[in-house]
Amino acid sequence: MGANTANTIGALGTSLRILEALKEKGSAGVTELANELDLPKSTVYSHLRTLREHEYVDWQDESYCIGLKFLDFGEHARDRMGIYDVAKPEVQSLADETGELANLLVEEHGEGVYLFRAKGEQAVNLDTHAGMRVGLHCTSLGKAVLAYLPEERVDEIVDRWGLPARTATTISTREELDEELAAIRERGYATDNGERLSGLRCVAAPITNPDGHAIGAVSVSGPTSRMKGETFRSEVPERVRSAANVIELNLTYS
Amino acid sequence: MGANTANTIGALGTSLRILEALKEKGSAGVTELANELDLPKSTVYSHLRTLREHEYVDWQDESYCIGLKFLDFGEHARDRMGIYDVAKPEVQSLADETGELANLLVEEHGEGVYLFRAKGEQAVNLDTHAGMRVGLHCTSLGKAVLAYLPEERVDEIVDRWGLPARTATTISTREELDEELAAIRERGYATDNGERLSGLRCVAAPITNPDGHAIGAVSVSGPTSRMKGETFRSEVPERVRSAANVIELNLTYS
DNA sequence: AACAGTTGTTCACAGTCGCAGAACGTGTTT
DNA sequence: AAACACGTTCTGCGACTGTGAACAACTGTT
Repeated sequence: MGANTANTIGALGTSLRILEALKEKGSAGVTELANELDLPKSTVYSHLRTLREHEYVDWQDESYCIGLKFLDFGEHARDRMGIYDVAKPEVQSLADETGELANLLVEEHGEGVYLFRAKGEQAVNLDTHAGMRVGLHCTSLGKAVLAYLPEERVDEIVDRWGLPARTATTISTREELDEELAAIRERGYATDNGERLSGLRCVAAPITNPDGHAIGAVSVSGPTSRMKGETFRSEVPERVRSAANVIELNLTYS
Repeated sequence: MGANTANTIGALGTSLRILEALKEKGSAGVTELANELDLPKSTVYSHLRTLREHEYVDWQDESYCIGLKFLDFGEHARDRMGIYDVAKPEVQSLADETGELANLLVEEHGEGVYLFRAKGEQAVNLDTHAGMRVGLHCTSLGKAVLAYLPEERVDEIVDRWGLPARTATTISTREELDEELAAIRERGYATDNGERLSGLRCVAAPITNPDGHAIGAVSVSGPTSRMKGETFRSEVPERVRSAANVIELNLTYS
């Protein structure tokens, strides 16, 4: 089927497609997945059966769902990132001190991946969760990363992922993006003024390696009603940048 | 090769073996994994290449490692469990109030799976992490679950997993186990008195569904020096049981 | 500098095993 | 009771996976 490049395991590709569809749906049956993926029922069944036998998926309440074995893999992948251990307490402090929602994101394969989030006393409820992947151009965290990536890398990423508009105000042309990134470099931090969710403002600072290239970013998000004036213009940005700085230092000297 | 039961995808089984080995090692090369798993280099390579093309594994610092895509799957699996959302704040309170380490564990396929842990002010550092799987017979959390499982289910689990001795004091015969489980049922909570780690004591209470069958457990762990006397004999047990109770109530009426 | 030892990667072959579609058993709906 | 849905089983063909040997690139040794 898949006329892919050579030396690849087609069956594994099918398995992964099935798993991804199953994750999207939360839980689903054989027929449902077969229709969705345009595969024969028996094919989907074989894969699900194998996955179930290896206990990577469960059969509960008359439908299949993702098993907890993936949790172990996920946590391993996260712990492997040196940045997680170092940044976690800083992000927690950020949340505690501002009372808002604080996030840690890293770049992988040109996408942003949320690694950790901490909620302050009055934090808003957002749909972000650890492991979630987002386009780098449509959050303050992602823009902070892009601003401190080599230009050829930004080219690659935009080539691959494009600049899909999530909302009416998402940056969607390369010119806009370049302007924004230049502004971020000047300021030293990125903002999101209702671009992702109207009424929500975010402030993000990049975490760079000794070469000056971004590997991730930290942010604070809160409602426009609280994120305004001095708070939004200097207090929070300073606090976020200082957190990023501490993380950078701990990363290089440890 | 794998003379398994019918209708299963052998290639997928191989992929999963490779992924598991890769997770164990943290990061590894083709040859290393091939030797470990007793597979031809080229086979391991094909699978890793496919996984890398789909971006489920990364190639970093001259070796392969598990990618962050698994984090998304893991979190999805965890969020799917109703118990996680409900229990998380309770476990956090448990940690905050006792100052020790608090854990949430559920049973899956006869093993215990840690779902969440929260550290109090003076919490000890343990090797437990979310997603980690442990034998049910060798922790207080697991024993609390076993004590409130139908006897035929306990038979199944012991048949499948046995009672491997992790330390000198691990319960390793069925008689010992039955005695211990009876004692737990009488008390309403389980303890671990240095069985897993000498100098460490744990108190765990089961979380049961309306039928009275355990679906998981919560615990508090701390050093023997602090977990003694009234604290160990009644204060902590009471607090842990009450947390379990709140979780049960929130699970059934929501 | 040539060599023996790694490593990850490529290649071509052959036998197997995954894919597909149709049939089955069961339960629910009409 | 018939029609339909579901998950599961069956069977055969042909593509694809698994294999072992060869390759290119490095490393360290002689």
